[in-house]
Amino acid sequence: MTTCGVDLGEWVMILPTETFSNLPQQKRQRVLDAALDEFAAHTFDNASIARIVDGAEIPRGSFYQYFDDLEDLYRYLFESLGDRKAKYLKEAMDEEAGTMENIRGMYVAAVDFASENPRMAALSVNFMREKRHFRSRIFHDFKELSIQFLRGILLQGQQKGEIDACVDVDMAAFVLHSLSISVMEHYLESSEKPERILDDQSGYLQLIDRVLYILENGMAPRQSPDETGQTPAARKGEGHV
Amino acid sequence: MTTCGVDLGEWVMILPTETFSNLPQQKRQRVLDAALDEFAAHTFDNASIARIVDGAEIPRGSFYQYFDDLEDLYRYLFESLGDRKAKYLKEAMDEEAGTMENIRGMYVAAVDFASENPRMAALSVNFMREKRHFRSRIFHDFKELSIQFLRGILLQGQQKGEIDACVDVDMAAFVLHSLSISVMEHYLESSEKPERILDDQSGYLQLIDRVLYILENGMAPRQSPDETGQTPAARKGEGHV
Amino acid sequence: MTTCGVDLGEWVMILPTETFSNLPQQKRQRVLDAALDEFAAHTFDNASIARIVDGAEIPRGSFYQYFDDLEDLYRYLFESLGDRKAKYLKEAMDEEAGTMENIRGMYVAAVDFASENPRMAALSVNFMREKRHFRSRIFHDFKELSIQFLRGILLQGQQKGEIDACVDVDMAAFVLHSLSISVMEHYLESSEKPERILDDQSGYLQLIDRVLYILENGMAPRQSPDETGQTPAARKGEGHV
Amino acid sequence: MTTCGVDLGEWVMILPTETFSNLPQQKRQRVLDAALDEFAAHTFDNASIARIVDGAEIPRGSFYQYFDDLEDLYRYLFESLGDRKAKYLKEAMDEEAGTMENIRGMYVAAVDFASENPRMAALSVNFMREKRHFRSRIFHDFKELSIQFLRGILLQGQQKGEIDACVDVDMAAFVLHSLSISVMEHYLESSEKPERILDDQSGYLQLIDRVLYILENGMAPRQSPDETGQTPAARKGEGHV
DNA sequence: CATGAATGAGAGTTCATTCAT
DNA sequence: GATGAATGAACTCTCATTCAT
Repeated sequence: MTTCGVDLGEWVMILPTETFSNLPQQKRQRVLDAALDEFAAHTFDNASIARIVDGAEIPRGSFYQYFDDLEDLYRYLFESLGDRKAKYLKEAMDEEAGTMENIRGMYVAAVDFASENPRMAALSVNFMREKRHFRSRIFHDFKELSIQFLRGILLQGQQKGEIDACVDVDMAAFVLHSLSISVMEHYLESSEKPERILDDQSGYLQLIDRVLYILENGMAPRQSPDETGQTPAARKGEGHV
Repeated sequence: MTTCGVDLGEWVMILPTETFSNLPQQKRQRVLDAALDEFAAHTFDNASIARIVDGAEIPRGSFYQYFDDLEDLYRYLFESLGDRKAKYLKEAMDEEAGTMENIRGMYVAAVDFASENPRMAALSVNFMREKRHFRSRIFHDFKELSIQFLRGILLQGQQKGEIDACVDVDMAAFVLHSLSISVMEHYLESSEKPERILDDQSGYLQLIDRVLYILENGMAPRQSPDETGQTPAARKGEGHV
Repeated sequence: MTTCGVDLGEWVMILPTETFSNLPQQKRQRVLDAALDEFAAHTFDNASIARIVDGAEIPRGSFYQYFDDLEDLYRYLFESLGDRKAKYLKEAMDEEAGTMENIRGMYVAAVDFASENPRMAALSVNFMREKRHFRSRIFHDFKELSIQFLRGILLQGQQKGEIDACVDVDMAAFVLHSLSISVMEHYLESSEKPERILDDQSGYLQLIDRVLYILENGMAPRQSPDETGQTPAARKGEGHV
Repeated sequence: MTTCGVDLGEWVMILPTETFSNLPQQKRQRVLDAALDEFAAHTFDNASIARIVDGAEIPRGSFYQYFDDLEDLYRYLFESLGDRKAKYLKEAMDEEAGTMENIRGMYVAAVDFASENPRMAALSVNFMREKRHFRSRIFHDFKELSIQFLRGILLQGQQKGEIDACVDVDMAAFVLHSLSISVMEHYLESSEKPERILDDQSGYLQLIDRVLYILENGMAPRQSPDETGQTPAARKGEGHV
């Protein structure tokens, strides 16, 4: 879920050149398809314009009439990614549901999204692998945005008493974000052949539930909850250099 | 922590060519330094032999007398990484300490390692960004190994009653592994200028403690622990397709 | 003669890339000229793309837009060679002429061809110097094809009573093929400066006639033909291990 | 036979550097072995010093202390080739035998030599593939020498009445030389695996006999020998341009 | 605007030869 | 004399970008 900005207010809309907009739908799609193939398979630095124009079967020169450069095209795809992802997240969020239910909903939505748009999911995972500089150029503090969104949900949860008051919401948001990326990464890696993704999906619902069980209840024995709000480990480790 | 094989028995020692071994220490260091710079800054596919020989100030042809190819050099660096990391982990593990304390110790050791060997830490983070194929070529299921190691600790913890019996140890190991990578990634990214890393380190001990607090106690309110072993979210989500 | 497939039905047409086809005639010729120079002077393994692009005065990168690789270009030239050679052979063959006349016609055609296309002749001689593997990759059993063609002519000759029944046609075809290569090789070597080739041509007609006289009549004294169908040498040598 | 100078009077003895002569026999042999491997498999231009020093397991620098350059080594090997070949030829020549018998003896000796020294035979075949310039640098008109030797035998044959007076001895020598090369080439090519050569050798005796039968008796029908000393083909072709 | 050829910088790699120890 | 590291020229091939039609 977290791989796309949900708060579209901060999203700077990227428009392709007019030339590209005026392209017949079919041709435009061919270009976007080829680009998605490329960015799903390679990080930005390793992406090749040559392969894209070959895949899209457009002349080499046309590329530079449609886009200023490769980053331009990347931006455009990234925007589509955001749009599509937003729909999944909207459906996943339920005002009346509990906080953990909503979080679970978002994790599930992320896997749903990945199974139905495997290349876009791969793109979003690859995005996370980009260098910091590139990431912030493409989408200023995209990661931060995602974390902020989760943070909001968690804060609400604390107010509703559904999230323990001792939990550091910043950290929790960071944890939720990081794990959602890891889960999707694992999901994509475990499926060499994209067609099989759907079959394994139910397995992933279990995986999500087990991960969330840990996040919800912790790993410490339930019988003797520690009330201090500090881990025993932390206490012991206080003297660490 | 998790970025290096801890079970060194499975480690296949990589020796550089004799030519490289016989090099004067100073020159050898210059080469390794340049290579470390390169692999800390770029993934393997984006690394450039040209930059390395420039950085090391050796003739183009010498590179191929020292190493068969770039992967050869990468392997050699990766080995050094493993050796160094192992020391940190050995010191972090304490047989008599509690499970969570040991886990915390590993997280702390990872940040310690990163602060003292920032380029090696960057290399290990970049390693995780490599494609699956490359990763397993370099170190067969390195990720899996790391997870198995954590799994062992967690299983012991369950036997000692320090980890809740309801916790799925496989998932927990996956969660711990993923988060340790994320923490180190965050740590490295937050320091554009490596010198500052040490300053921020104390902040990172807090970060680790807060993350581990969540993992230990969960996010649900402590007063009303759910006894069913299943999250409310999961219960609600059972009907999901 | 024998250096080109005469049965053009088996010839697989090699087309250059469209890019190359669309080139202005003059430029295309410059490239082919430079390539022909190269392959006339060097075997395939020793040919250098660098020299070709220098000779053709095209940019380094253009070569790879015209051809996939050096072998691609070689194939293309080889095809032209076949086409041109075929014309000479067609003219040389005369249905109504005697077998030996036709064979002589082919030898003469080969020298004619070489004198008018010395670089192509050199290419075809160089082709015979290539390693077996390369030769069959370029033209599957080209040598065999040439020999089979000669064998056909000889068999017809035997049926017409123009070739002695005792002659082993397979051997004779092999002999004719080998000598035609040798003659052309000698012809090309004897002319360091191509301009002189035409001058020496009449000398070569004599040479051919003298060679064919031997092949036609043998070296044994005509007065006492051996009727046994076995050479005295062979008889004496029967005891050889 | 023809691949080596038999008249050793014209042979300019090539001595290796003293350094090489003083080498322990075993090491010297290793170098020559590796070089023979190389030149049997590659023409001079394609031979690689790197492979030779690797094969001989001598230091890179030593090569240049043993030989001025690669050509120096080639010369040395070529001399050994001549020495060995000479022995075979000496045994093959029989003062009292007939001319054709002696010629057959030489052909057989060549195949014998090739079967027992396949790498040297390959070297001698490769030598014939070298460019003219290189060949004459190594052994001034080696081909010519071989042809002259055959010419001498044929002249004697004519004097003894064993070779038809109409035969042009120069041409006949050329024909015999060329075919002996072709036969050995065919012999070496037909044996991918050198061990099998001996098995096929008897087949090659037949091949030689059949080739020599043609050369001895000609291809024209024996019943109606043409007495004019000119081929019908040549007569008809007189008008050729 | 569409097209696709032109271009040259730069990558990896090999190699013969020199040279210091 | 033996050794093996140093060196840089030369090679093939890729590619993003420009430009003329």
